[in-house]
This record gives sequence, C-alpha cells and structure tokens, in this order.
Amino acid sequence: MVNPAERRKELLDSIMREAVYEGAVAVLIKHGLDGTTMDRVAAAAGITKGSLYNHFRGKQELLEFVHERLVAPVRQAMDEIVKNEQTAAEKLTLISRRWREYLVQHGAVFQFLINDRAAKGLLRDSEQTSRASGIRQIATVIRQGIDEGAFRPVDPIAAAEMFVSASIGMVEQEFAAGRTRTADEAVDALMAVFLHGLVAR
Amino acid sequence: MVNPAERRKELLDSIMREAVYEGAVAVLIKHGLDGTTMDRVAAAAGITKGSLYNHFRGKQELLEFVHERLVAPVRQAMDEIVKNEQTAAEKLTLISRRWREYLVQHGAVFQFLINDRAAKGLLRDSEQTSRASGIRQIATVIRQGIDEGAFRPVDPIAAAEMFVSASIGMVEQEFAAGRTRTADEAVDALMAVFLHGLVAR
Amino acid sequence: MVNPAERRKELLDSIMREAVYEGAVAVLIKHGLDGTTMDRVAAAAGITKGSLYNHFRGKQELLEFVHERLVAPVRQAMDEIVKNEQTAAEKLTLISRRWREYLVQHGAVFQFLINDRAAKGLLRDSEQTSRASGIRQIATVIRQGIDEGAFRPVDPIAAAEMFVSASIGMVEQEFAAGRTRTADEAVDALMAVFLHGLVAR
Amino acid sequence: MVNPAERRKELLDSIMREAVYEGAVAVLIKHGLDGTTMDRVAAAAGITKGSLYNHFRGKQELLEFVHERLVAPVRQAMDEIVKNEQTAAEKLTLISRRWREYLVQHGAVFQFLINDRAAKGLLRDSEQTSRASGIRQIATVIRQGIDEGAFRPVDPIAAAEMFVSASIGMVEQEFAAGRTRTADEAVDALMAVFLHGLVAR
DNA sequence: AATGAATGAGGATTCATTCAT
DNA sequence: GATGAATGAATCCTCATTCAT
Repeated sequence: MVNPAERRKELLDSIMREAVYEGAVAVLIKHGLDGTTMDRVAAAAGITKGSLYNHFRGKQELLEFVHERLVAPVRQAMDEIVKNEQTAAEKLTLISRRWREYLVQHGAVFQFLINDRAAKGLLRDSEQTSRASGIRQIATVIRQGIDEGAFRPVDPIAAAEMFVSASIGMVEQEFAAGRTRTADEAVDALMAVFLHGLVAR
Repeated sequence: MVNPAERRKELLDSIMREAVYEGAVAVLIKHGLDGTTMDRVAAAAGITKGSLYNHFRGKQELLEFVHERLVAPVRQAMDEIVKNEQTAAEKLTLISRRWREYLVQHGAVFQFLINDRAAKGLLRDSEQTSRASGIRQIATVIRQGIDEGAFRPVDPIAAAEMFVSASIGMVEQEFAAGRTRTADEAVDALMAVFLHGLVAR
Repeated sequence: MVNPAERRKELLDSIMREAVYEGAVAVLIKHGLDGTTMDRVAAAAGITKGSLYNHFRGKQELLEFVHERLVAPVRQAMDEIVKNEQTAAEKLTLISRRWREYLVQHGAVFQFLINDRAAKGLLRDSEQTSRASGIRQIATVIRQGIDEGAFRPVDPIAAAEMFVSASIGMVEQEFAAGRTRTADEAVDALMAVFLHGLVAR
Repeated sequence: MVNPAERRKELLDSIMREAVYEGAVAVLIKHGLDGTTMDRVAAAAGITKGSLYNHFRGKQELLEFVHERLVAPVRQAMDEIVKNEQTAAEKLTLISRRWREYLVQHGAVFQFLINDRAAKGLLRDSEQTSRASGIRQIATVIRQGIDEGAFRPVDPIAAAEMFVSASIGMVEQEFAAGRTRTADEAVDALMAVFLHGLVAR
C-alpha cells in the first residue's frame, strides 16, 4: 500500500506526536492550562519550539490534538456501552463507573480540560463537541429506558445534561476539597439519586 | 466610635468600590475573564490604574471582591430559603428557581465566573468557598428531608453536589448551544429527576 | 488654561516623544525600515519596550508619528511656497530646491520612508496621503501656470506625478550609485527638462 | 561539447527553474514580497523546500532569478528599440508605451519589485542594475537626440533618470489610488511634458 | 490618596537555513 | 539530487505591578 519511506515518515511523525502529547499532559498537570505555553510543551517534549510549529499550526491545534487523544478512550468506551444489550439503568451505571475511573485517573488534566471550555477560545469547538456528544449518548440511553417502559417520561436531553454535569461535578468537588470517594461510593450515590430520586415511598 | 473624617473616608471608599464593581462587571461581560485587565477595569471605573492598587492589593483581591458582590444576593436568598418553614422538596424547588433566574440574568458574567473557577489561580479560594457553601446549604436541606422521612437516606453531600452541578450544567449547556428554556421547563425537568428519579414505578 | 500639573505631564510626554523620534530615526538610518524593531527603537530612545507601548499603540502608530515629524517641515515649506506671489515656474523651482535639500539632508531615512510606501502595510495611509498631497500641491501650481497662460495645457495631475517622481528618483539614483550632484546642478537639470522639454526649437 | 547526461541534467534543471519562477510569481501576486516565504514558493512550485536550496543558494538568489526572468523581456524590447532606425523622440515614445504595457500587465508583481528595491537587502544589486541599465539606455537615446540636433543639450543621465522615475511613478500612483489611465492618455501626457516642457511659447 | 509613566518578564508565531537520510 | 524535520534567532505585543511626584 505505502512504500517504506512513507511508512517510516509516518512512524516518526507518530512518535513525535506521542512525545508532544506526553509533554503537553505533563505541562498541563504541572502548570495548568494557563501555564501551558508553547515553550514549556516543546521543552517537555524534548524538541524546540520551532519544531512544534512544524507539526501543529498553532497552540489551538496542539491543544485540540491533546484533548482529542485524552478524550478518545472515554468516547470509545461510551460507544460500546451504548451499543450493549443491557437495560438503560445498567448502561448508565456502567458509564458512570467508567467516567469516574477515567476522571480520577487523569485527575489533574481533566481539571482543566473540563473547566475551561467556554472560557477560552482554545478548545471551544472540540470540547463543546465532546461534552455535547457525551450528552447525546446519554440522552439516547435515557430514551431507550423510556421506550422500554423502565424510565419515566422525562426530558431526555435535560436529564442527560444533569447526569453529565453531576458526574463531573462530584469529581471536581473531590479534587477541590481534597476529599476522596471510592468508585463504589460515588457510583452508588449517583445512581441512587438519578434512578430513584430523593423522595421516599 | 468613628470620627467624622474616618467616616467620610469609608464613604468615599465604598463609592469607589462600587464604581470598580460596575466597571469590572462591564469589562467581564465585554472582554471575558481573560480580557479583564487592570487597565480596562480602571478605565471602566473612571479611575486610574494606580488608584486601583491603592484599594486592592492586586488583581486577585479585586476579582474576589467583584465575585463576592456578585454572589452575595444569591447566598442571601439561599439563607432565607433554607431557614423557611417549608418542606425540603419545596425548598429545593425554590432554590432551583432562584438560581436559574440569577444565572440567566447575569448570563455573560457567570459564564466566566463559573467556568474559570479552577482553571486560573484567580478565584480559587473565593469561588471554591462560594460553591462549597452552596453545596453545604443544599446538603442541609436534603438532610432535613431525610430527617423528616420525606427523602430516602442518600448521602446528603453527594446529592447536594449533584444538585448544584446539574443546575449550573443545564444553564451552561443552554448558553453553549444557544438554546433557551423557560424557567418552568428547566425547574420542572430538574426537580422531576431529582425528586422522583428516572425509574418508573 | 491648563494647570501646572498637566503642563508638566505634557512636557514630559513631549520630551519622551522627542527621544523616541530621535531614536527611531537613528535606527532607521542604521538598520533600515525592515531592521527597525520595537526593541531597537526602545533601546535607542533610552526607554524600555513596555514604555514604548504605553505611548504608541503599536509599531504602525509609532512609525506614523516619526513619519509625520519627518515630513511636516517639507509640507509646511510647500504650503508657503504655493501661497507665494510668484510665477508658477518660480514656485516649481523653489519647491524642487527645497525638496532636494531636505531629501539629501535626511538621506538615509528618506531612502526608506519614500520607497516602502505601498510595499508594507506600515505607512500606507500616511505616506500615501503625504505623497498624494505633495502631488496635489504641485498640480495646483501647474494649474496656476496654465491659467496664467505661462504653461501649456497639460494634464496637471499627470505632470505633477512626473515632477514628484522625477525629483525623488534623481536623488534615489544618486544615493544608489554613490554619485553626488550639487543642488544647482540637480535643480537646473530638472527644471530645464520640465520647463522647456527635450525638443530643440 | 556536453555529454548526454549533462544535457539531461540541465534540461531538468531548467524545467525546475521554470516551475520555481511561476510559483514565485504566483506567491508574489498573492502574498506580496513580504509574504513570499521559501515555504510558499516551494509549495507553489510543487517541490520541497529542501530542493529549493539545492538549486538556489538562498532566498536572495532565488528572488534575483525571478526578478531577472521578469525583467528580461522589457530589457530586450528596449535593446531593440534603441537599435532602431528612428528619431530619438520616436524611440522614447515607443519605450514609454512598452513599459507602460508591461508594468500594467504585471501589475501586482511590479508593485513589489519596484517598490521594495532599496528597502530590503533582497534585490538591491539586481534591481539597481536593472533600473540603472534602463537609465543608461534611455540616456543613449537622449544623447542621440542631442547629437542629431533634435534635442536641446540637457544632461542625458539626469534626463534619463527623470524619464524612468516619472514613467514608473505614474503607474505607481495609479495603482495606489486605484485610478486608471489608458495607455494613450498616459504616454501622451508623459511625452507632452518631456518633449515640449511645461512652458508655453 | 491619586496619578500614570516605567518596568520587565513573558508568550505566540514566523522563517531562512541546515542536515541526516 | 530530493526530502522534510529540526533549528533558533527574531519580532510584535501584553500586563500585573511598582514608584516617584
């Protein structure tokens, strides 16, 4: 298909992008989005600033690349879960658990990728898309639950927005307060409220 | 207690801080948090940059002052609602509605005050405190509900975190997507899920 | 009219602009327009780059200020000459001589201010205006000559463009070739051609 | 003389230089001299930047090559005109017309080739030579006119400098002002002044 | 207490040129 | 001879903060 020369080129390029990815994540963790300068990313990636600009058109493109690499696994996991043969409730629980694992694992980074969305022009599109697509997926699951008669006829979009925000919000508060919850605790608490509501019967 | 001279000083100072507040809000709306420079705030407040530093130790203190003034009314409203003689469910509904009104009303500003929270070092403490105190209040209400037997025995803190995040998240999504919900729609959707859960009976 | 404080402010400001002017001219002479960086101008003016930006919105504004200061005397001289009670031919001769003096005197600088006009966005408006206004003035004089019956009915604008371009062009060629003409030689040659043409009678 | 291998090399080389010429002109037109980077030229020529440096020592040499190719036809035309069996006045008129056609035709490019001459170190020599050689040719024609008794005994070099500068200057002003003259208008105006002068008789 | 000029430490981006493959 | 990734020096511009008047 491709000749060896091209293959090597692509390999080198992917190695490079890998280095940039890791460098950028390191910088994001250490200095925050605002402290993530091209200088620092280049240094952390072991290349020069000039080289960075040979591979990324600018800061925004670089950050979108990093963002995408960071978010892709979660998106994939969600895609699979949504396609499963499971009840809507089970799917929501699974999604909740996967997210939590991922958020906690990438803690310091998500702290910034999640929050700065609208604030800076840097990620607007990709992040907006990413959060929005998560919401769409969850809305699909909720709609499934409603169709199957398992869920009450709530507004699926609104409910999905709540679910996403609440999931992220819990993790955020833990980071902010330095508190910690086990995955079970967190997922149980979330699902308890979302599935059965606060009102006793 | 205080002599007239001091009194006048304080009066002048409060007038000045008022001007700064209004100027800063105008700048926040127009330029966003990132575009909110000391220069612009000074100009918008009708004073000079030097004066700003005579009244605020630095940018962070200034922004915290503005933030506090912005958030105070909401906090007060919440305090009153929490102290009311109403059921927990009624209180949550009221809080939800008040918030929504406030968020939508201050749209452009909250857009930034809410989002940039953790991202920049600028507001960390005050915002954290502010969000955290909201969560504490709501947790109190939820605990009340549990004690009265109206709510199921969920983790009040976790539930409060969800409630706050979901409320803000819904408004955020509306801003981001350019969509609009009426207050009733939004509050009904929120309360439907939080009070009765997704699961049908 | 103005209080002493304002007066001092303005004085300081004008001293500063003077320093910038001289620094900028020095840099223009030494490094050319392309080598005229904000850094170098600041250094040559004995201030810091930051200060430069407190007084000029950007490079373009700075260069336009320098350009204006450089060109103003010529424009004034021309205004006066045009208003004189003299024949059109005398006026053209006078203008030609004044220009030559000025061009030769400011040699190295004009070299750049004159040439880069359209090439860079830096001076477009002001220089265009400046050259264009010179052309307009000369066209007025030529029109006067025609009206008085002293000049033939040529196209005044076209003739003025030729006169200006030819005047500048001669000096340019001298600079470029390292040659030198006395003012008399140059003016005589120019006026000989423009007043009486090449054709013998 | 040359073996076939060398011959093929030269052929390839000339094809390549042709591509570079066309690419460079396209870039000059689209981005201006300042926006003419080696990257863009390489891309427009369909080769890689590295290759550019295998065929041109650097940017200056490349631009001088392009300049030369651009100017050659005009020079040739002038050579022929100068050698003609015509009166000096006829030759000047012809030259003026040819130039005008060429300048207008290559508008966007000349815009930069002409103006930036002295400003940038890029073309100094070649352009200087090119303009200087034009002046020499015209001076020859003027000298011819003087020798034949048709022209008055002006300084031929000075007059040639005026003629060249005035010709170019008129076109420049048209570009700058967005105005347009027909070839006849322009040539008539130019020759009217240069041949017969401003003074009426 | 007000002023506003001065500061200086960044930060994003561009580009001609080199060089290993 | 072609390739194109790497380089690194330059350049314009921003802003929080200080300080003499």
